[in-house]
Amino acid sequence: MTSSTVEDYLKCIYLIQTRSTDPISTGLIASQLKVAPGTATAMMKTLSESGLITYEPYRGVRLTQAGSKLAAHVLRRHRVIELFLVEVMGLNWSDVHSEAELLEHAVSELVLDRMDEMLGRPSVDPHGDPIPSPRGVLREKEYPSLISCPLGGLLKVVRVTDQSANFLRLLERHGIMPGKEVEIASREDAADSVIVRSSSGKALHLGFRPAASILVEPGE
Amino acid sequence: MTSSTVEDYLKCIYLIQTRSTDPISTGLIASQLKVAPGTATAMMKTLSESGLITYEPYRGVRLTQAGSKLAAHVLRRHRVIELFLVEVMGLNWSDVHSEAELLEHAVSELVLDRMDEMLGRPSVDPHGDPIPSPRGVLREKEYPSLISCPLGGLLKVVRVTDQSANFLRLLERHGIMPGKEVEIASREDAADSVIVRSSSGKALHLGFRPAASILVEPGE
DNA sequence: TACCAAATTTTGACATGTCAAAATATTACA
DNA sequence: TGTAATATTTTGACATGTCAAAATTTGGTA
Repeated sequence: MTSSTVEDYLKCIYLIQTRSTDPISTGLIASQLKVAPGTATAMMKTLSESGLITYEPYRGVRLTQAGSKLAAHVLRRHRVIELFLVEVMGLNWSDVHSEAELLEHAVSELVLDRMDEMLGRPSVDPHGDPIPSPRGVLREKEYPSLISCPLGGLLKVVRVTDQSANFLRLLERHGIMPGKEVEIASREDAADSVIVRSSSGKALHLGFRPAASILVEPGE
Repeated sequence: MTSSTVEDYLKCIYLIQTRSTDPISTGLIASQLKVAPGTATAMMKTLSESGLITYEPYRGVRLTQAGSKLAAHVLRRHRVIELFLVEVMGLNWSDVHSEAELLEHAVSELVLDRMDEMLGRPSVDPHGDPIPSPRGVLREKEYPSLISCPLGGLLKVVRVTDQSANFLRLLERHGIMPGKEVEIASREDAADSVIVRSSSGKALHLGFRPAASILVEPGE
């Protein structure tokens, strides 16, 4: 019914919508999906005619109920698959994003539910990203990042939002993954610099951009 | 590189080529894949230009080395996935063919090898179909079927070539699956009829067509 | 050997998704 | 408020895969 291309556009819009309620520009969608601007505009018309988004030319788009539900299901598939690949199949967390990108369009409801069952109906994926419920409801918890959290004391890593393989491999080498504890050794706004110490003792120097993608729970 | 459509055509030709060495007509391919005859012809030109088949108009097609290798890899993916779905995920053997039909185009080499490893480098899928090696070599063993095997004595089911879900469910209800033993209670050519008794004691009446799809190893 | 039926190929059309480049709208700023 | 820079949409083209229906080839048979 809905092509994998349509699913990709919906998922993209959904993810952007998660972080702000403003209408989303076609240019942003185009750059995220790495297609030409005109391509995104054309697809917006298609999605709009299918009732999956509302689209006001030059103003932007917004998912409808139907579009939102569909997108949530795609995202659910993606994240359950990621966790399955790590937990059941033993893949590295840095590899599973791109694998899931392919599989999310090919896995049936039956197989997905079986994965979900084998995983014990999990609520987060290997990166700490929340998994939408089977009904299509996503609960995003608000966490501070390494550039917004209070200094001093232990922090528990709960989520890493930058999914690029190289970055994840770097973090893993330093023992920085959801569930692990870290401490901020120094943070300097002017220098765009955060130095993190993981429980392995190693210090890791990060710029603000990557540091902002590491979400933590301040120690209790 | 090669689209999932191309993969489907190659796999189809490969499977037909497994059972005879004659050139394969475009009409047969079209009917197998449920596309219009002209569609198959168009694709034969494409495949031919890509060097995956040799194509003589009105005479038929044949896989090249390259095409054969590619097709074997697709079939390998299909059969490893089927076994994974049954052995690791607990799906019913009657459901996995259609699931694998989708997944075979989306599973990476990395994931496939991991499946293969988890399954202990298996040589046959849940239906007893042989799995091509990672190098793309397929070893088909010759087995008699319920309409060609000798009468009398126990027979071990080794393979079921009809993959339709309803038929497989029927067999399962009667305890007829690879590894199980059966006995031919009667076979009547004129009536197109075979009556099989499984170890559960139940008798199953089959026509010649379905009976021919059940391959057995005569008891030693 | 000529013709007919069946199979195959060709033709013209369409659907989906994509791009580059031209046209148009929006926004910011001078 | 007018204009320039930027973003968006439109246009025309292309690639892949598909169909229905017309044209062609093949092979058997009279």
